[in-house]
Amino acid sequence: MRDRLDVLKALADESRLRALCALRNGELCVCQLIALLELAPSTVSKHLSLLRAARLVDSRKEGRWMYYTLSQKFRATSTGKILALLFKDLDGTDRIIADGKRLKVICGENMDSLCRRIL
Amino acid sequence: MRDRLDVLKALADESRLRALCALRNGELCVCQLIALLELAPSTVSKHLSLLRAARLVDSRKEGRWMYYTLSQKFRATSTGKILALLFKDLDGTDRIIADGKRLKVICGENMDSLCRRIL
DNA sequence: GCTATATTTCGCCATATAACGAATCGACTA
DNA sequence: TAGTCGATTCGTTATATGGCGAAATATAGC
Repeated sequence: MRDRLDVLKALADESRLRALCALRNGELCVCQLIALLELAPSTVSKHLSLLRAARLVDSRKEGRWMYYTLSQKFRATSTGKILALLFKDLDGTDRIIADGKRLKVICGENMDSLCRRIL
Repeated sequence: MRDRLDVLKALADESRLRALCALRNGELCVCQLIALLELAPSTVSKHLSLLRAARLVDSRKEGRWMYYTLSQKFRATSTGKILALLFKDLDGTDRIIADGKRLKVICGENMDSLCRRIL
């Protein structure tokens, strides 16, 4: 029960839903998520650790950058199916559509200059 | 987005999940849910209005008693599918199994005497 | 109409959560 | 080695949430 609740609580926040949706297209660096969500670095970092604690994302360090991805472990589980349904549903919302467009721009930008600009 | 978040927030609480699971077998009176959850009447009532605000349950008044049911409207929607998956998952948890057993006893009891005992 | 009773609403308290900035950590680079 | 820079942790603050009891509401039965 506790672990299911952790997942549900992790999903019950707009910023974290936006981050998860953004990660559908592949891994993202923390600074890219900061740019997308327009929140303080510490806030975004906290959201991401919470998502990791719920085992929804994995992270990988490459040099100075930390990359987050959707966790693969839950793919086959009911959590995976629930997330797939949820994502499909959220895809139709204004916020996620807008995020998708902005994400394209953010990912097109050089990461060094992105960091310089936002941090 | 807002309505999806309302549903997810409604699901992110153990007492409300237990109430929803209990309602799978059919409608229940508030006093039966109070007996199951072992919380103050006002607390249970608040949880139920929150679930209704998220359109997850419907209510029907019969005399002094108020009956709650799982809402039928979302059955065909993605919310319905998500809930079906979630329920199937939760069915395996100790808490929900224990609740199922206790619910049998509670529903076997005469409602007047139940109310006299717990209120 | 009065009373009893099931439920809800209200007011309050304690805790949880989301946000920030400052300080810290860790890894590249000059 | 010192400095820089991305990310995290820590400490604080404001708000949200879950819990309760008391008061209000609504309905049945006398």
